[in-house]
Amino acid sequence: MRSLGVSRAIDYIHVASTEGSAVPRVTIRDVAARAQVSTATVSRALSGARRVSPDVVQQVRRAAEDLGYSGNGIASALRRSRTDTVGMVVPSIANPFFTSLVESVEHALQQAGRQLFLCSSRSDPDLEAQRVRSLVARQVDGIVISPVHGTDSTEAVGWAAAELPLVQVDRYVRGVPTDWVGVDDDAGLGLVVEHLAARGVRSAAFVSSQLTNSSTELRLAGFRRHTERLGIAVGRGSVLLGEYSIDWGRKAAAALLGSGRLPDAVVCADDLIALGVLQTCSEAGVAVPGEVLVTGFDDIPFSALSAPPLTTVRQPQELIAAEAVRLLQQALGRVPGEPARVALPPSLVVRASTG
Amino acid sequence: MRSLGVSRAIDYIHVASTEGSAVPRVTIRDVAARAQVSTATVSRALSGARRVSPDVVQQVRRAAEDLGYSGNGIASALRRSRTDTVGMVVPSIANPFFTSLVESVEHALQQAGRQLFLCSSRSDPDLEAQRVRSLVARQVDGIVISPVHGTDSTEAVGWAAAELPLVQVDRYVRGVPTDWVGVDDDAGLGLVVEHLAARGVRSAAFVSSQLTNSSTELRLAGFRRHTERLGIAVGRGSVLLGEYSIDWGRKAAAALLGSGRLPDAVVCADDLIALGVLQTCSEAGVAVPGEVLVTGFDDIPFSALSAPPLTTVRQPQELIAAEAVRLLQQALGRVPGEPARVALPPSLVVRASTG
DNA sequence: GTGAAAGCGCTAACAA
DNA sequence: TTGTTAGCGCTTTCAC
Repeated sequence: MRSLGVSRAIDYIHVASTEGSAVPRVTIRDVAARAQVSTATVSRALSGARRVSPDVVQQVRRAAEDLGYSGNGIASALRRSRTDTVGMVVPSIANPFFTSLVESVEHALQQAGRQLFLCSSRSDPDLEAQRVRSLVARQVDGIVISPVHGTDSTEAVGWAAAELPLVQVDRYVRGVPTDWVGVDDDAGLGLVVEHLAARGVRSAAFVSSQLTNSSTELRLAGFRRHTERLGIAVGRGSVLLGEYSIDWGRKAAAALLGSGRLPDAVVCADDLIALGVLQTCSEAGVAVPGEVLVTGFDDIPFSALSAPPLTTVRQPQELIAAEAVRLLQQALGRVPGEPARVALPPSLVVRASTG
Repeated sequence: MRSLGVSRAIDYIHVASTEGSAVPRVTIRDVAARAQVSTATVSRALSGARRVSPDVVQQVRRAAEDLGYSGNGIASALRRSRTDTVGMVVPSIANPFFTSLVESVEHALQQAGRQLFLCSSRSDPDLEAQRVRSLVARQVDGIVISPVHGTDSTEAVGWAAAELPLVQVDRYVRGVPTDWVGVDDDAGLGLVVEHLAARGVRSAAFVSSQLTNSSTELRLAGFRRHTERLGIAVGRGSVLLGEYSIDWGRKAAAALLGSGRLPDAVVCADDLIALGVLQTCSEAGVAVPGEVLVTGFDDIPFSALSAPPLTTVRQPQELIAAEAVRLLQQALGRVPGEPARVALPPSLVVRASTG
């Protein structure tokens, strides 16, 4: 070996010149030439189709290894007209609920030998439509989507569903007959409200996002139905609609505190909002659960860490993900039947924020 | 219109039979035929190459619209040998730090007209290698990776870097001369330790993950260097290494509390660990910051919401992401120069956990 | 400014 | 079991 300095310099130049797309990649023809067989045989040997003799498989494997052949998935996809890839579009990847949904979906897909192409729509229907178009153009085999908006997302979802198998998760748009998997929102609010009633709550407020998507609508409807059923008062101005964020939770809580008439409980449509509410209460010196009870929805990991820890509704995301992937695979198979609508049962996680 | 029932049934069957890959997609030839031009002209008209007369562009656009043409990105990618897609591999998408890094990278890429293909390696070098191979096979134009392991990830990263432009973010592997962008870990620990010293801290413990990656190593080194420099004692058994998780933070705190010799401060290598430490302290009735000060690293959104809110080091993720994308674009351009190593300065966010 | 034709790298018929 | 051949849908010379 030369002196260290020179040697490293040479190494470096070598690596550098290998970068970029300047160097043509090794193709199946190179492998075929080296293994002295046809490209078809290489393809078969490498893809594991059994109609190749063991010797030849060995030969081909060696040749591929020697050459550092890694295949061209694009060419393969074009020829087979499938990408073994599923696209997923969620409103936000900053929201831990969607994060774990994504992780679960990715996991389920992996076991089915597929990859996930993840997009965030950033809660913007236009961006969402763009993402969906892009996924379709990229020939993903199917799409899993949690649509941003109950009506503004309809066009994109409908169009995509006509192009390829599509499953909606968590939220859904109306008027497009696709599969859907999510949680039973009404049941979730039933659990919360019953729990609060048992704690002696006589009045409650509801903090949620604008009624722009199905989950939000269903949760508000559930809140109204169950509070009425159990005789819990919901005063005027006690339903506050903003967005799914910590910040909105803070603002809404400030509004409630400022109004002077604090209800016995504040029911939040998701954990982020609830965490914001808790924070504002804490800053304002309002004791939780002493003066007011607070509940969330989703059971994100951080809801166990707040002060006080948050009582919330746990969504079975793993089940939701598994079911979504199952439905997608089924749709990828053949003739679709009736669209499935699967509402999975939630469970209540009681923590200190309700005493 | 027929009776509602029948009509809807027919609609439904229609939609159903459109699903799946049964119906052949409309191709550029269909558009060409309808617009009465050649496929070449359609391609040029739609891609916006100016060498097409306005009339023809109109014609083609109309035809494409009428037919619902959406192009085949796979075929295009094969022909152009570029996908306008960048792959990103992170150890976890459940960790909010990576989540916001991903969001920032996606945002920066979008502005550059590229899409992000996101993979999680789940902190598993084997899975990581698999993801990297898969991305290369899919012909992404470049890769942004935060490698799981300082040495176990070297092979995959080195191989990929030889195939295409690659930028490491946050963490890096040794021995592979690629671009890297991250935070200045030593400076971050300097900020923390100086702050603690100013608060009168005389002894400290450090809770981190195993020393399997660069960040972890650099943070521990920084902790040792700055505590020594400022005369803060680090007792035997005061450096606890596990993993980046809330759960490990809880266990480590329990160990520290159980040992009977609680230091003045517990410095954590990330916010998740710190949140776990806070939780255990709270459960054990140990006052923070009364009896012990606690600090984190990353400034994830939830670090402001814990009890007490967490003093931590803010990473400039947006800058990191922007710089990573800039470097990648540069590498995609042409001849790479020396690999860049960009350590961006962190800042200290002081909250109640340090008084 | 537009068309004809040649592939990108791979796989699936079809032959042998 | 293996090779030959014909494209997948698109873009891009190269002519005109």
